[in-house]
Amino acid sequence: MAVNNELFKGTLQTIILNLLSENERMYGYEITQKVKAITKGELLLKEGALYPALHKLEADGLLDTATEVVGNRVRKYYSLSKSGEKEVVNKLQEAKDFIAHLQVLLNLKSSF
Amino acid sequence: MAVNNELFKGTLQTIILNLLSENERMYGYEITQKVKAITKGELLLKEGALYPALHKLEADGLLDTATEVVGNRVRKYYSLSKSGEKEVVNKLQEAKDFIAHLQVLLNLKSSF
DNA sequence: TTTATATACATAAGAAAACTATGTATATAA
DNA sequence: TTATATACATAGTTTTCTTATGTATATAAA
Repeated sequence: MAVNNELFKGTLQTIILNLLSENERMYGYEITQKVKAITKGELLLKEGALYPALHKLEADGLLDTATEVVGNRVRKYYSLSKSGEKEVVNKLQEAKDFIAHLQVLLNLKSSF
Repeated sequence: MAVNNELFKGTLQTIILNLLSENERMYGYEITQKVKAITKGELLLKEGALYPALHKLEADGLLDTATEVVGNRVRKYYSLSKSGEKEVVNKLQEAKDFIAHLQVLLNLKSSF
């Protein structure tokens, strides 16, 4: 998933859900480009990680899908379901707690 | 590893190395208790995660060990090797970058 | 014109990390 | 004597991600 970083394991679902909470709907390739842009190319979301993650979120009922043909190419748009909208709140809180704990464990609190 | 959190995957080595960078030497059980104390019981480091991680760090030459008998019980003390002292600096920088990226990706920047 | 790159999806095989469960052993508190 | 705490270890399983591969269209470069 990352250029040289093991740390993002487990954060992918939260990242996807959060992007969809602020973008209404997105398709897979768009998500990879968005992540790349936000992190200035430092975090490269691989298809092998993204698509299975999207399929799992859909299977879990957190995402709705709509397939469209744009310029002869198929796009599969994803958006948050009702469940997804609730879950993203939990996931973001967990991420905040995680970061707080990690900052304490690694003595990084002083940098803020 | 965590009470209800998948997110710490990949951070264990960094946590161990950082604890040893500020404690001279520690043994396994002591590390589990320290993590528990720092996170107020919210992050429980399991033996099944800790001991293999310690063995790997030792095998990679990042940790030195010294076995001692304390009150009829065997303790295996771990300390940073020269390599470990260098590596902990890298790992901490990676963790800082990781947190920064994650805060941007999840729109958490505003909380600081 | 053919080749590379970008767009857009998908999945199979493998590796890495952690979890669950189990095992050994001593010490102490209930 | 039973449970809990201390102290180590590992086998089997699951989850997650990476690598590699496959299909297909569009466009820019050589």
